[in-house]
Amino acid sequence: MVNYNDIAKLANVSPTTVSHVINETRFVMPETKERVYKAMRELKYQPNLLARSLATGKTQTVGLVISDIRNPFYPELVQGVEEMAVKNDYNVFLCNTDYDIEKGVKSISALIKRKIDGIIVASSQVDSSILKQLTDTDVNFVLVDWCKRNIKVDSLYFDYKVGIAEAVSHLISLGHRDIYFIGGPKNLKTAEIRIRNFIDTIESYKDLNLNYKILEGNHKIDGGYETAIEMLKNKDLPTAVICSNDLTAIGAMKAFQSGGIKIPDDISIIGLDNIALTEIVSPELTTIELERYEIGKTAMEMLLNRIKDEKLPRQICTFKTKLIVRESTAESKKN
Amino acid sequence: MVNYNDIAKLANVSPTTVSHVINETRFVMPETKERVYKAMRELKYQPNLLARSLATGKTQTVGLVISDIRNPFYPELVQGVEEMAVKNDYNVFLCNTDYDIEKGVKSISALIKRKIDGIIVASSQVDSSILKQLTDTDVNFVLVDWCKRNIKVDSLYFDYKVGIAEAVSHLISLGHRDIYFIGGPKNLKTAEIRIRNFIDTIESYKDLNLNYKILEGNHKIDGGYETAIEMLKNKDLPTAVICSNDLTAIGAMKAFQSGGIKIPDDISIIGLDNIALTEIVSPELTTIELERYEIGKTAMEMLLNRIKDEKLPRQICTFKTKLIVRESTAESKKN
DNA sequence: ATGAAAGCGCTAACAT
DNA sequence: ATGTTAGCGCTTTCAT
Repeated sequence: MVNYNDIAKLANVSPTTVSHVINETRFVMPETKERVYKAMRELKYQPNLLARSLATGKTQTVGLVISDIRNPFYPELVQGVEEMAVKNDYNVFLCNTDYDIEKGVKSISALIKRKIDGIIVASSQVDSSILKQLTDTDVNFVLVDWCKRNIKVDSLYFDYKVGIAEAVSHLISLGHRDIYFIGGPKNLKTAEIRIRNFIDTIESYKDLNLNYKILEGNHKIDGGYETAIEMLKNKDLPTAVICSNDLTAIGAMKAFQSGGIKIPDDISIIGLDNIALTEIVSPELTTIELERYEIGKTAMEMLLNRIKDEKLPRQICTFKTKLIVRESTAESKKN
Repeated sequence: MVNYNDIAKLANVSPTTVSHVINETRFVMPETKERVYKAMRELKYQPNLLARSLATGKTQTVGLVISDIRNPFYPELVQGVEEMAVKNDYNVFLCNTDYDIEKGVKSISALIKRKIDGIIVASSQVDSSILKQLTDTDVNFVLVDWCKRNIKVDSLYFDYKVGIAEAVSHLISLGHRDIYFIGGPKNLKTAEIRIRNFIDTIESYKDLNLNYKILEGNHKIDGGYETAIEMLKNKDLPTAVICSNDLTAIGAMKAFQSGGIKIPDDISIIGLDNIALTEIVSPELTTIELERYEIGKTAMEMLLNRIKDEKLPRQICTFKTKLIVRESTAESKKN
């Protein structure tokens, strides 16, 4: 492995000078500079970032903790983080928790030992043990779509409220008065929030006397499917259903269709996430958009700011969500 | 930052001993060991993997180069790599090339400077410049689904031939004699191979006098859609279409359906990749399965073997592909 | 305008 | 059974 000494000898300078020309960190005579460059070229020098990191205490590396890259929620977020990172000469360690807090703790601990400059936690399974681990080690970090807002850490949120309010208002304007909501898994904070927001919105229309119900799903297709089958069995059909995520909505849609129910003629359906799938199913799904690429990009930016200045006041960023009307919603027949 | 010296002082031993108890690399008296452990606990010691790496020349880190995590081909592969890596105490740097060779070269160069122990290249845009870069630096690497088989590097392939042959044979047994193939982007080697395999298979049935044609797609939904629209316009409709990937097939399906063509009654369609989507569209898509999770996992294993023993003879691993029959194929009406 | 030398935290050959 | 010491490749203070 060729190092500063080799270059220095060949260029007839000291290692110090080599360092300075490489980092442009103090004046060096143009001629000496050229000699150094020439030597580097001849030796095909490749800097050793490990050594540099050990000396400077900076690794130009961040960790990104997610639950499961196969979950269609993540790829765009990851892309956003990675692009912004590379643009700033950072590289990113990707860590899957597999929805397992234990694994999350281990990953974070590995990242810390690697002396990464910061961590983006977007695993949505962040609980107090992970939070404690992060704050205990005073590593830089930002939390994505984590729900306890009262905590004093850098964080980014989706404001589900707006999108859900738009969805409900859209349905109401179409004449719907019976609106059910299929929620996500019980232990998922973001799912809890979505339900909360739905209920709050519905209740704000108390003069309309809306009929609503919260049903259980699991944020996967099968969950939506089964819940809808159950509704069919019980003949308990509203005129519209809002789902906690798109997969649930797609599962429900399949179930209804298999039961001979026409969408949107007989029942309107709205999803949440706006994953690519929503434009592929038929009818195309009306859904609430989350800017996942944007939140990833911004999370990385936020982390960079934090790294640059640890004294920065705590940063918060909220992402509006908005309704995308497609084909799965229509006038209520009940009118 | 607490280091070996701090621990050593507190435990009344030398830093060497600290190192040896941490790495279990020579005998240390149980009592001294205990003193060291105690000191570590008291100081909340976190090893610095950077320093260790600099000293040992090993980073327990690998790089994974892909084109675009939003491409549904990748998430499962990435998952496979990551899981196997973590299981072996490695962490992985994820790098997107964004289908840009230039970017690929830069990423690889960054990885090398970080002294990663190896690289998995699965960007399918591997060209000679990248290959040269890899071999020039004698970094450990494996190539995933790269097509030039005559080259002497560790590599993993999908054997598209088998799956495509199954697809053709399936169609023939259903009475189809007019079979078109919608290919992928021109510059993509794996797309080229798929076309080649299709033609070879078709030609092997020369006694049947099959009618076939190769049309152009781009491996995205819109490409399949437009090609199919074109076919509709020209009234040039075969009884069956095989597509170079699932997205193309789904696009084509949409186009046909919008033109009043029933699938599979009027035309049979087969995709390739078996992405999750194929089970969601209706009719569910008959497709050729690629074990993407498996290839990712095995790629990491292969790389680990290479890292363990650089003298190992070159490794190759081929993954069978196989037809999954669903709802988008049926008897040809022409009979 | 350039160099010498100490140090980042760890490993490992060599002593004792 | 444990310690001394010289690196790993780089940065950076202090000299000159």
